[in-house]
Amino acid sequence: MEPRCWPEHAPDGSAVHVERQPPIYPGTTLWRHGTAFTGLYTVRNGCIKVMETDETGGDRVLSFAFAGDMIGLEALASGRHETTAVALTEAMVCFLPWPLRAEAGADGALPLRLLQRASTLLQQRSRAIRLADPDLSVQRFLKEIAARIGRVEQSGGAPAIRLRLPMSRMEIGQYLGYAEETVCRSMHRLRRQGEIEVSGRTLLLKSKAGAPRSAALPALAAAPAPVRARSADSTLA
Amino acid sequence: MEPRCWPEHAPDGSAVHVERQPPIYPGTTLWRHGTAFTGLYTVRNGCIKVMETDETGGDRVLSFAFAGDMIGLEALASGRHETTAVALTEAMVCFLPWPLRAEAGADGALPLRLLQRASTLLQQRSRAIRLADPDLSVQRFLKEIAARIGRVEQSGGAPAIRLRLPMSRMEIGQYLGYAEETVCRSMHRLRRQGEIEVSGRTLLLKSKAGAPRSAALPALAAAPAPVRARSADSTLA
DNA sequence: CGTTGGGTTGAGAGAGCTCAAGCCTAGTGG
DNA sequence: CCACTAGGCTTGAGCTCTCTCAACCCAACG
Repeated sequence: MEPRCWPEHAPDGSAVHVERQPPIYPGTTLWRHGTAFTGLYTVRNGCIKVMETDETGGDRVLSFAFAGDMIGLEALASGRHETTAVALTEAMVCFLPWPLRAEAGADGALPLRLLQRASTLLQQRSRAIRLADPDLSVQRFLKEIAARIGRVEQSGGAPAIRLRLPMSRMEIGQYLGYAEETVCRSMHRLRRQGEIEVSGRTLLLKSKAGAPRSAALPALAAAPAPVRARSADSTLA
Repeated sequence: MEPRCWPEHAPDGSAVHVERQPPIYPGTTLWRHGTAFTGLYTVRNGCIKVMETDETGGDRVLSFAFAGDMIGLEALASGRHETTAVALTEAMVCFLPWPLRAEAGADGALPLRLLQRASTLLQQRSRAIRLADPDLSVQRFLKEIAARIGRVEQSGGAPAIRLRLPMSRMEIGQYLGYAEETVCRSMHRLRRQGEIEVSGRTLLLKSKAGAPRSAALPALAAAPAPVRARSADSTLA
């Protein structure tokens, strides 16, 4: 749970102007495809789905946003939303009107913090891509969700993570690029391999040999230095 | 060609401190997976490939960056690169050291402009996903590239776009999520349908009635903030 | 207690992947 | 200037895997 809209407290005490919104319910639309961009949202709690409607009518899910996440940034540049955002659970969000007003810290540290969040967004988005093996995709997906909303408990002496998925199998498929049935079968396989326990949308991730960070980070020493040779500093407008 | 590192002129005349880098050549690495994040790059001209090495050794291409694009933002939040950036052509880039120094406009309009670019990045990234039909994916990909580096010419009375691809078929496949051979066959099909003419990496996109599947998605692929008319937005709609 | 929507499972067909071989272009060295 | 070579590109033949279609189960809810 995020008590505030901006958990990172401004060290300089600058105020950030945000609008706290009343709670919203499953199915509530934050914005719709084609509407004008009016500002950024942050999620205080709950889960918001951001999706894109394909020209053929098929939906693709671009992201599931949880507490602390910022959404809506894609539309800032063009000024118009190409996506639709819908609440999957009861949720609370904050709204940051755009453009930033001076009293909102437009020239303070706020833009830098927003940039930091943008970086995180990009990083997440990179990982949403469908892998060669659907089982791996689904497993990685579940682990990321678990890291966000899971609770650690003890399961037979080993630590495990329990969570309740806010989204349907279909939506997972739309996010990962697989059919609903393929997601089902993948979860079934993971269950038989002892990786997870499933009961509807409630699941338990066992920590088995699940996160095989095998190769670690080698190959650093041998790497030739980046190009930053004699760089001519210049000051541009 | 982008004459400057920051094409959007600062209206307030604030200076931006960037380091202009010497030209780099095909195969040059800007940064490597596992190295520390030191700052953002912008591409002045040429093409830079940003890729992620899969745990199984298979590479995935996250983006192809052309003149005006900003790269490296994914690593800002964590401080460490999870990707590798390699030049596909001769190229020139600018380097913006991080954290921003005061004289670099850290508290000016610069962070806001960076945010604007981050928005564009996210928008692009959303579109990199593999569609149901490889032919559509490849066609859309080619059109986006054409909008960036293509030249409009006349081909039998109709306007067309000529371009030379900086990347191989394999890399296109790694970007779209298809095998190299599938990309080949898709391009072959597009050629037979009269959508394109192919000669190695040089191709000609005819503006047939190929694109407008439905009314749909206007201004989608159009250029971000920088004013760059040249591109044939109409064919991208 | 019936209904509804999500979830699961099965069978079949089509699509893309893999493996493999040949072609062709661009870059190299004589 | 030209032959040569290497790597990219193309094309073909199976095979595997996912998608589609369909039926059924189940839990939540009125």
